[in-house]
Amino acid sequence: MPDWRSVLREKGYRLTPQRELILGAVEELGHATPDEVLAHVQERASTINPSTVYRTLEVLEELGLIRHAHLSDRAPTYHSVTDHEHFHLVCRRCRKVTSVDVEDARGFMESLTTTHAFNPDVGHLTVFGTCMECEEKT
Amino acid sequence: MPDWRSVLREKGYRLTPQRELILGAVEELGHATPDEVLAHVQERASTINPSTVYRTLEVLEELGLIRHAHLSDRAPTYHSVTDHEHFHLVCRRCRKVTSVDVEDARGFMESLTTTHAFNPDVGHLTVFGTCMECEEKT
DNA sequence: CTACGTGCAAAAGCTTTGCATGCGT
DNA sequence: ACGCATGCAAAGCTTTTGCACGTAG
Repeated sequence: MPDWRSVLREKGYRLTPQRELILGAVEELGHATPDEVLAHVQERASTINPSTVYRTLEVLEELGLIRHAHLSDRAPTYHSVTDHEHFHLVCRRCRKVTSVDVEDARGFMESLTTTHAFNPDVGHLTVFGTCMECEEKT
Repeated sequence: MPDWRSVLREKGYRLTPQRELILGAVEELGHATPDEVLAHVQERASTINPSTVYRTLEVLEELGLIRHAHLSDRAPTYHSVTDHEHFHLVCRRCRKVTSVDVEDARGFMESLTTTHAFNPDVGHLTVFGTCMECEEKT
C-alpha cells in the first residue's frame, strides 16, 4: 500500500491540506458522493470549495489512490483503494450496498476475456438487484 | 413480446403519438440517451419537448417496454426490451458497446444469489473495461 | 521565485416541476 | 366531458470553467 504523499510527489503533484483532507474523507466515509465528501471536509475546513473537491477527486483517482463506482442512478461515489479491491451489489429497494471481493467474480471476468475479447475492470463493477431480505418482504 | 398498445392501455395509460414516436426511437437507435432520443423524434415532430421525453421514458420503463443502463459515467441510455435480454460491455478507450446474452453471466449471477443472498438484475448490468483491440494498441 | 492549486463566481449541462392548454378515452 | 399528457418556461442540481490570489516546492 503506497504512501499517498510519495504517490503525489512522484507524479509532480503538490501536497496540500485540501488533498489530504479529501483523501481522508473518502477513506473515512467508505462510499461517498462528491457532495458528501464536501460536507465532511467542510466540518474541518469550512472554506473548502466544491470545485476543489471535484478537481481533487479526479487527481486522486488518476493516481489510483481512490476509485469511483456508480451506486445509484445519479451521483458517482468514491471509495478508497487501500482496502481490498472489491465490486458492489446494490439493493434497489433498501439501497443497501454490499462490497464483494473480486475473487467472487473471477470466473465471470475470465469468461468475458476469453469469449468476448474484453478485459474487464472488475473494481468498477456494480450489480443492481434486490437483496433477499427485501425480496421476502414482498 | 407484448404489443405496446395493449401494455399501455392495460395500465390505464393513454396512447399518444409522442409515446409511439419515443418508443420507436429507442428501438431504432439501439442505445440512446434522452438527448439522442429527443433529437431523433424531433426530426419527425419538431415540437416535441424534452420534458415529454423524460416523462415518457420513465413511463415506458415502468411498463417494462424499455430499460436503461449506464454506458458512460454520464447520461443513462435506453434500449428496447423486445430484443433478447442482454447486458453490456463498454470499452473505456474506444467507447465501443457490446451487447452480451444474459446466458453468459448466468453462473456468476447464480453465485451471487447463493453466496450473497442477492437477486441480481442482469439486464441492467454494465461491465467497463478495455477491448482487446484497444489493449493491443497500447 | 515560479507556477500549481485554490477559492470564488459565473456558466453550463442535464433533469425536474408548475401550470395552462389540448387531446385521448 | 373528464382528466391525463403535453408544451412551455422557469427552477433545481450537479459539475465545469475562467480568473486572480495564495502557497508549496
